[in-house]
Amino acid sequence: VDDDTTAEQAAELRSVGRPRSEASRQRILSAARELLEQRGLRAMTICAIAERAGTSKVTVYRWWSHKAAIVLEAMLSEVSPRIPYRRSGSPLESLRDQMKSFARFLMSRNGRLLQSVVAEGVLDAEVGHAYRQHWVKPRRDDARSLLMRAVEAGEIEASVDLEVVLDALFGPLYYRFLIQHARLDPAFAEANFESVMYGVASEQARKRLGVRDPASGRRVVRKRKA
Amino acid sequence: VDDDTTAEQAAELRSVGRPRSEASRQRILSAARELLEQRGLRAMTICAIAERAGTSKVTVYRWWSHKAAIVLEAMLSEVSPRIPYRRSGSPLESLRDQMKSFARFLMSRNGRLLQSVVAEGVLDAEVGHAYRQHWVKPRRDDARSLLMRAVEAGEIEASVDLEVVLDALFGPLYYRFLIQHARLDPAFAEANFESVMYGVASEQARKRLGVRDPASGRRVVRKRKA
Amino acid sequence: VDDDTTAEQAAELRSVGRPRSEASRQRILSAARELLEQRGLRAMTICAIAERAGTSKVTVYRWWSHKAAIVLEAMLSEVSPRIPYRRSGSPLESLRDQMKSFARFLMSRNGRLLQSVVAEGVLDAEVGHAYRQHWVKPRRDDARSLLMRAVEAGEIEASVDLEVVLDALFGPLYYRFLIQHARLDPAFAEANFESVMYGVASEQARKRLGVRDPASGRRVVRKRKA
Amino acid sequence: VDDDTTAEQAAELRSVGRPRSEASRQRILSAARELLEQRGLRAMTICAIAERAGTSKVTVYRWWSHKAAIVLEAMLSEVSPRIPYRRSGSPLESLRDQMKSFARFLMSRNGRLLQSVVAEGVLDAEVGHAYRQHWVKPRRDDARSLLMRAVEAGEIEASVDLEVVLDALFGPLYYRFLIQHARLDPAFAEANFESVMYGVASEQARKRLGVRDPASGRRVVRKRKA
DNA sequence: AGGTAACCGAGACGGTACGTCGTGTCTTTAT
DNA sequence: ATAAAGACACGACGTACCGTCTCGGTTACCT
Repeated sequence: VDDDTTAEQAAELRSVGRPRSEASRQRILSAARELLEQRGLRAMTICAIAERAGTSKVTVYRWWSHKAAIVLEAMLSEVSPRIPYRRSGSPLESLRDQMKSFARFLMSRNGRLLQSVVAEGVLDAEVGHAYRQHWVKPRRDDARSLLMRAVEAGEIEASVDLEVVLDALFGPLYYRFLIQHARLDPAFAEANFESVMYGVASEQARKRLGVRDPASGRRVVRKRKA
Repeated sequence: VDDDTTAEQAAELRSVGRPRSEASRQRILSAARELLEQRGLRAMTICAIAERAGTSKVTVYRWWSHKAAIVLEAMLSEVSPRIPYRRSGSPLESLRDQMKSFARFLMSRNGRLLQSVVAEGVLDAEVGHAYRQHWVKPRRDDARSLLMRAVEAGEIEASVDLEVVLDALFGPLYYRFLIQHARLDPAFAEANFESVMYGVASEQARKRLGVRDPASGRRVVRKRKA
Repeated sequence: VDDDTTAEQAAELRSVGRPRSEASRQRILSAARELLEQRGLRAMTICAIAERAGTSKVTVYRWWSHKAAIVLEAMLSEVSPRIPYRRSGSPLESLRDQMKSFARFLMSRNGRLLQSVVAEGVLDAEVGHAYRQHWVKPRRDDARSLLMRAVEAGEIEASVDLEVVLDALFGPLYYRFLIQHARLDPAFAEANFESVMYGVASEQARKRLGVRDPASGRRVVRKRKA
Repeated sequence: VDDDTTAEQAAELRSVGRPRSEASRQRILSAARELLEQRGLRAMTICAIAERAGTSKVTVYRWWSHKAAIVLEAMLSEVSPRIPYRRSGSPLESLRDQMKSFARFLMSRNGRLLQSVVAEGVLDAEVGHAYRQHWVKPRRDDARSLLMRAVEAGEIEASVDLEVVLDALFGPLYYRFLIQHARLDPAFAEANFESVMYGVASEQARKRLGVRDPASGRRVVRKRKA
């Protein structure tokens, strides 16, 4: 949540005095995770976290100003900052993999953490800024760089507005994730990826990806004109 | 928020005794709206609402069980149940209009109400169910029926999975709306609509809509094969 | 603790809204008394009082701003505001009785309450003012009016500074009560009363009282000159 | 506050390791004094003392177990252990001087320290014992030895209970000091002294002292019988 | 015209969680 | 060994809001 500068300064200053207990920090994060999973954000009170972690409330407040900050860190510390996906193959193949991996993450127990953070972020601007910075942006940056490599490789035309593509890729996943009107799974992520690619990727690339025509469901050997 | 049955029963029971004060109801809804707009959801406590409305807390509780129920009703009572859009022209033109209109709504002061409701809905299943029922579903139903008319008109192939299309249409809007990583406006709604249509609508329909090729930005006179 | 004016106003205003629970008030005062007696002022926390009384902390705070205010009221409500003493006989006999009665009170379980209030009063001016007003002053007023009746009766010369006499009467009792360097009992109260009277009362009055000469211990048949 | 044994042991142990910082000790005592005078006992927390003294809390705890112990030492270290008074002249003249001097002390800025100690002593038996030992007793011992010399000199009859006299001398001063219902000053101390002496001292001694009859205010050339 | 039943405002009540403060202990580096 | 810095567990503080409750009073329908 803090700037990196602050973190470094803290590390420097921390040489004097009793050092921060890493054990406490871990126990707090675990306790927060457990409470959230088992009993929801409502039950995840600072009191309860401290009690379960066997620490004092003050220790919690010393290191996190917001409840959401704890959840954010709990999420990020476990989900290594980058969601893993195969980078082998073409950039677009990697991208498809990222999308599926992302959907899988949203479905995981850590997804529930994210849900809470987003909800909190709507209410509190600072929290919102924090997770956009530490969660949303890295994901988009990953995807954007893949798209740019695809542009370089001629698989996507240079004139395409990549931001719109990114929204088209992520948006429907977040939509189902937050509104919960329909099931979110890797299959949906793939379907969405393909339908986006159908409009954006070159025919060659689509063939290589095996992208189906959203209408016919046929593999894109399809001759549109004919 | 409640079932219709309850409402009817209430109407029946309400025949005897002092009738509910419509004035109070309106003042409560207004107070909730004002507090939310001016000072955020955090400040929109039942206490504060009752105080500002000049009613007692009990009067609030008598008619709404959840804080979010008030907000939902405040939103729905002002926004006429259906967001208006031109229905003249082809179904897809109407759909484009709906999308832009929808984006405009999300940007409006009532959008902020929706934001709060969604946030609350993430934390509370009952609230979630309520706004999916009273807000999300009607919107999707509207759009779906337009899509089906387009299918009948041969503008979209029958085999297309309309649910995926609906998610592709709404998802990116909700995404920007909730995550707030980028500006949401009617222009974006239109861009997204076009990029979805590019993959889904028949060439003829695209031409009629004046849908640009997402890549070239050229109007879709575009010769795919060439 | 408050002015009488406020109390009357409150009684008037209290007509609207749910009336204060007298039961809670009594349970709080009892709880405070019990805690103080059993475990001392240190353990008499607002938390503990509320818990033992089966009320909420807020209810405590609603009616008493200071911890000492509770103790003061607990003390005053039980010890009827005036310490009883025989008023029969001469004013000075009554005064002697008052002194003994006062010492007996200081030794009682309510004396312990007073001790706490005084201690608190040293730290907090408002508390100090409260118990001077509601406890110290009434006692002195009682004693003063007796002394004045004695003056009228010619048992004390009119030129005597009654305030100094009052301090001489009460001072040593408070001294032992607060400093606890020696045992405080009615016998000491009587001894002190007599030694004060020896200097102040007329020979006749001393005889009537049976006041001993502080030196010889003989009854005051004693001929000073001889 | 501690026994002398401990002090000696400490002196012995102190031969090894870094010696105790006398500077820290003084700064702590000063800080305590300042806080108490400037912002009251409530603000005189161990935290605040350590901060103002520029020491760590541990250093404070190492040398004083109670907060009141600091105050006691602060008081005693400044007020030379014995309150000075003229010893020239007769024992009773010295005693009168001691009383006035004592009142002057209670009025001084160190008096405020004593007030806090006494208040604390009411709540905490150990503190009470400490100041009785180190403050109250020495004062009383001083006064008692003067009284005994007066007895030897025939100025007070041997049968008089000196403890009662001591309480009559000190009691009213402490009374005004702690209850603060009236102004405490050397004049009051003198008035009280005289009224006590009137009952206790021989006529000759009273004449020498110039003790006024409490009633008439006349110097004690006064003929009682007449 | 009264009865009656549900309404309304005010505000006290028992709870739960909040975030802060002070206490006394512990753990580090430095002297 | 002592010192400064400061983290730590503990527990009380006083406040905020929750949802419920009891008051005195107010409609407006229904005998």
